[in-house]
Amino acid sequence: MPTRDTTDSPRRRIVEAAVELLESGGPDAMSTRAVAAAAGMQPPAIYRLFGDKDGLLEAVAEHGYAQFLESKRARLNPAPEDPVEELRRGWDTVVEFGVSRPELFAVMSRATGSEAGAAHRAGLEILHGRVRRLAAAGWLRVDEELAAQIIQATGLGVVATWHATPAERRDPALLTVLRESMVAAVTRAEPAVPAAESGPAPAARALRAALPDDSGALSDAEQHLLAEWLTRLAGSGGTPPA
Amino acid sequence: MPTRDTTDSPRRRIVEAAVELLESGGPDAMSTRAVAAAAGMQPPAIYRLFGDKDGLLEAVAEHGYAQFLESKRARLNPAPEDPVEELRRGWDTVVEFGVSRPELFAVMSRATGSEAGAAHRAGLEILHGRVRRLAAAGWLRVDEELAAQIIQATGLGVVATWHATPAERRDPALLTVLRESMVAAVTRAEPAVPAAESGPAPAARALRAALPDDSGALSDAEQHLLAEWLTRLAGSGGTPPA
DNA sequence: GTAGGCATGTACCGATGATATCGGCATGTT
DNA sequence: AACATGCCGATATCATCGGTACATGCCTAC
Repeated sequence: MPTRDTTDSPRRRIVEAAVELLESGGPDAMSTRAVAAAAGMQPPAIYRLFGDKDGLLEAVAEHGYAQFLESKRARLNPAPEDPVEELRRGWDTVVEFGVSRPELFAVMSRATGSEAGAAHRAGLEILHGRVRRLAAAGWLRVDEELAAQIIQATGLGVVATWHATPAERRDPALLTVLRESMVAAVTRAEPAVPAAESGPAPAARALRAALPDDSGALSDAEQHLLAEWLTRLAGSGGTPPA
Repeated sequence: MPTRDTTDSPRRRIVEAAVELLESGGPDAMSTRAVAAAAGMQPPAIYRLFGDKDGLLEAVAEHGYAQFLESKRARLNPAPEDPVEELRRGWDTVVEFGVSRPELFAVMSRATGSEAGAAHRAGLEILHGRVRRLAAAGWLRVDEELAAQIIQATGLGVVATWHATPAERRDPALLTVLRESMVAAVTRAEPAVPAAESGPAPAARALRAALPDDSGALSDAEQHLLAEWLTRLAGSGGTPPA
């Protein structure tokens, strides 16, 4: 086994030193030399291991996601009762993480846009997973993708605003207000699909029932075929997911 | 008159060159030397005029606020009818500015937190002014300060999320949904989202989420086409009219 | 005419991100 | 057992960055 995270692999040492410097002295303090020195290595080691400073930042972000997932698991351990409450808890966890660890959160958020960013991929993955579960239970009032973006936007915004506000004017109510606002924007008052059942069958029944005579989105032929499929799905009996 | 903005004062030349470089090549392209060269001056001139690179950034932010106010005045010229609509328009203007000029917006947002930042002060000033007018008309459902922070958070969040989303997944509905959500959180009007959404859209979303990879009831091709239709149906609802 | 600011221009400093190059050490082969 | 190979660490170095000291010049004041 060549390079594995055996608690003191060079990679891990460097990343942890980088996080330490980042959170103690801001982004400027996380220079390649300082990181290398703090990890007891030479500057080129960083480039050999991470290729680039952006590579280091990505590794730092990934480390942050790992720590976040750990804290989340510890906090959400009791049980995710209903999906909406799970959404609240998840959002709170993210925001709390962003509030308590500003620099790391900033790095994690920055790695997003342009290219790959395996770390941020993982973050979005869990978010979309949560949204998907919400959708499966019939709670979503908007598209899945849009719901995920709403959650992301409110979280990002509240954290950024929190840190941009001069400490003495910070109001914890901001967090709860925006959370509830986000829940209201994403979820419906009641699930569109009965909670008791799961799988495609009940959703298919609900959709078939809700299908108007002429939805603008589909042609007559499409609509007809869709209705037929829905009938098949509705009768096929739900395959409950794991 | 010592140093006034006489359309080609050194200050203005430098700031405009800085903005140009910032928006064309990202923050890294805005080096002191590049700015000085682009403005036809020597590097030390920047430090004489702005004292610091942060000084330059602040001046850039102030320039951005000036341009923003200009565009705002042009856009809000018709008339601010009622305060809530004024809030919508103002928020839209900010978000539109942030969407269309990412780098400049980032610089303007960054200058916030810690110390003075005359530029950002001005920005907060107009925001608080709008909120105050809202409060005076009796529309606020929360504290003025909290309202301002809600507005700020939603705006910041939506802009950040917009730019963090891979272009092809961007959904303009995000802007309107979050705007209405913010209006609902800030004002005591009726639930600004028109109606508890009904019809096929939510059911379609639920079904799409619940659709297994391989339901025995449909063939692969059918399943694929069904997913496409469901996406169309899922997106057909929810966007409030302009 | 001369002396004193004051802005400009040159040269420079330390630090940064990034790389080339060298030496050692383990490994794997013959 | 001797040799070759490839990987890991260390030193030295490069170009550029933000920032500054110093000298030069010009205009003004006496």
